[in-house]
Amino acid sequence: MKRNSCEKQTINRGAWSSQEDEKLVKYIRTHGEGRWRTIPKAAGLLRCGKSCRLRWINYLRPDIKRGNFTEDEDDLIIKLHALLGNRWSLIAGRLPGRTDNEIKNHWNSRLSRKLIRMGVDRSKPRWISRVPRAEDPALTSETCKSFPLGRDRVPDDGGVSREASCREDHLSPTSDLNLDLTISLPFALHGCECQERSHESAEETHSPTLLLFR
DNA sequence: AAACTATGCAACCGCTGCGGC
DNA sequence: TGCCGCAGCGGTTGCATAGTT
Repeated sequence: MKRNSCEKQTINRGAWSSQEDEKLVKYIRTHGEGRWRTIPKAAGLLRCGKSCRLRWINYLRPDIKRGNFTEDEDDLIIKLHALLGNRWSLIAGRLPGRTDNEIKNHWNSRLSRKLIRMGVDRSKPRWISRVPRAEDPALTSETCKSFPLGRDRVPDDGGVSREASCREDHLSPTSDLNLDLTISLPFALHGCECQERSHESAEETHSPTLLLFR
């Protein structure tokens, strides 16, 4: 069995105490995010870096919106999930103040049940027609492979890999609604130039550009 | 009131991609 | 070019609480 880096040290597990939260917040306010592996020691925490990162991102960050999801947020999550599949971090990127973990939990506990009740097949994300396709002359298979949506793994629930996504037949998840979700791929449109620009910002690098119109 | 079940959420686990060497 | 370590991601688990019988 692969050894987890967190096992190498004596660490606390389970729920965080308020003292631990306080230490982590204080440290990050002073030194900023990043270099998670070094943070526990530097902040005087008996936690692994992963745990610190998760606690900060999912709970302690000042810009996190707590409380119930609104109907609008539910709708948006459903649309985005139809479009992107289980790419929670991308979906979270379109919902200010919400974390990927929170959205994932919300989806698994409420929205999926809601869709089942409505008779919607929640396991079939679909790319809409303006996403470049592999057979499109303007889109090479190489471009498709490099589509920066994260990992290639095919989800067990029948979701699509990103390469498969490029070839998926397209049904607009929004066709029955007054909401147009469009993904444009900067480097698919601009070729190599965009690959070279990939270091400009994480947002540009890891998220397709989503244009929302109402 | 107790036992059981369902639900929501925080946290952990293991895999992957990327950058540095 | 391959290896290694790290950060990030999605899936899963475990626990607390609410609801039901």
